[in-house]
Amino acid sequence: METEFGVEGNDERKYEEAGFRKIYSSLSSTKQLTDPVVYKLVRVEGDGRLVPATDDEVMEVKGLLIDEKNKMRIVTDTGQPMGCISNEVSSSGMLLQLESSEGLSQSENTEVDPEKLHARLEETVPSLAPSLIESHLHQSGSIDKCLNSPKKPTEGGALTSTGVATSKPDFSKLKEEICLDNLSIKELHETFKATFGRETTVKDKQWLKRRITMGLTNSCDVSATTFIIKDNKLVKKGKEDCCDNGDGAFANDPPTGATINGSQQEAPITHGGQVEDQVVSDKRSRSVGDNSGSEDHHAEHRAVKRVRKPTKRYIEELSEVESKESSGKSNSKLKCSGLGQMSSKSHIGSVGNISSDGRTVVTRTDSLGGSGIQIPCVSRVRRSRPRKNFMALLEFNPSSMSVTAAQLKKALNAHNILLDNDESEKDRSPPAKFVGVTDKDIQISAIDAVGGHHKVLKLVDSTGASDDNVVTVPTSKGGIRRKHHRAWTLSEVMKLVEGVSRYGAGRWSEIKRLAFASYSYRTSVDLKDKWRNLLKASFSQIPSDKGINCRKNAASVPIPEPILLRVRELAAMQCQVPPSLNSSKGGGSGSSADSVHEKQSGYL
DNA sequence: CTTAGGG
DNA sequence: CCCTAAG
Repeated sequence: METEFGVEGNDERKYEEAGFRKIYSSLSSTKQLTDPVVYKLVRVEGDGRLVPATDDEVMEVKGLLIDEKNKMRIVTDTGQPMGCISNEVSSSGMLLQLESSEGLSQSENTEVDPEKLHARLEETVPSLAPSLIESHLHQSGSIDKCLNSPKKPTEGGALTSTGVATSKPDFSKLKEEICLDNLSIKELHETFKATFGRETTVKDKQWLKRRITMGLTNSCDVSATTFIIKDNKLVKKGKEDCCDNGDGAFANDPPTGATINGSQQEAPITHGGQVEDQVVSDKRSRSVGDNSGSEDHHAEHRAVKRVRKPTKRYIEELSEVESKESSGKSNSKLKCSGLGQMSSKSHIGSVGNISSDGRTVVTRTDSLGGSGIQIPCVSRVRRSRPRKNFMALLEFNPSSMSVTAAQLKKALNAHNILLDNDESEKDRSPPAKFVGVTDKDIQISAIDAVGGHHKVLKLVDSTGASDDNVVTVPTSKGGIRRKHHRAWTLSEVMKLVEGVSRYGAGRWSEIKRLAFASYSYRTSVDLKDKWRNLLKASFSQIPSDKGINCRKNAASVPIPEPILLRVRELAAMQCQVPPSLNSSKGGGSGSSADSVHEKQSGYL
């Protein structure tokens, strides 16, 4: 069957999330240079094998793409049995869509403000463009003109190649090369802390760098798939296997998104090279992510893992679930947290709070390391109001309602469980058929590592969100108050900024829902407050330091200059510039650009 | 319930 | 962060 897929960065992700991958079908021998690139859809087995997708599966993946177009509605369960594979081979012709998109072209024609354009590229391309492309594809059926339409050499080039020729410090740079290579362990630790908001004791530079990169890029499979370790250096390889980028709506790596298509095909199939295939499959098979940087990170390099007893920390984190808005239309995802780092002593004590915290302990069985271990599962009770749609959930998936994870697991057993890293987004259509318990109340993680057909287990990068032992303290008025402030991590800030740029300052609930769904804490008010602070910060220390690049004096996790710059810019765009010193940058960036997708200037 | 602002 | 007033 011939199927046309819009091939774009976002789509890649979807495939991955759904446990598929598209590979370059070099086998179609008759291929001409002029032919559209043909891809084959394959399903990724738990052990890394690639199995040709069945027609049904192709259809389903296609459905995912369409879904995206419909502005990510939540698909809960389509009851699709991925477990069984038929031998049918269906190759789907996929058309390679280069970086040009309708949206972009338009903006190029009308307004060419390099700065704006650049900024917009970062947000617009990943999320907006794909839908345009897709709809285009699906509607017209012919995409010749898309393919052939020449790209503007100048703008296009600058835009798609990691911020070349851009004067303004850009995010991609920040994300990809914070000079990790040059940092000392100590500095790496600081960066780590800045990024994830927690300490680490890991001394492995490589690991630290990877972790940080993962955090900053919001992708969890960095080392295994997108990086090559060469001469002790991390070399970005393209986001081929990027299982997820944390921002959901904002896929924030346009630079690679456009160009990866050409190079990605080889990776999945044969690649004896530097790709750590073994590590990849290894990671995928293990149900437990190594997560937050525990001392056992070396396990990543072990071929054979020892069976570990779950630690308390692990149990707790395991039980964490992220949830979307309780508004119901949420897909649930499992959060798989691994052995947390035990370094921060502060959390250990909190275990004792379990009972007083309103938590309950249940147990579940997990095939950790092949031996069925009973693992207690903690379910937290939301401190705020009780859920409303509880019953709805019951009806929806009665079997998962049971509190015991064992049961839950049983219910889910036949389904695909897709583990997300917590930086993950919310609005993509749920690839996994996992349904059900998805709220802040009942937080259960089920890990399905049953041998055989388990799917793409993602290494969870619990960094950043795992310890939400929100210590609350009763106030005089009977209210409760968060005890210690959860430090905003860099990635959170970045998300916030992204969110503001996309939805505009003021749409806090939107931003919260779309970009921060993973974080049950961080209310929209929090976002707003943080933004307020960011504004303040960004406008206060303009002249001081310019070259913050390689955070040398990064004592207290300062916000990187690029971000501040961005904040400033956005503020200017949205007339949020503090009246005091707005003359500094009122000029270029102004009102022209906000007409595109930021037309709500009068929001104040 | 979501925003905006003040505390 | 919290609280509250306003839509």
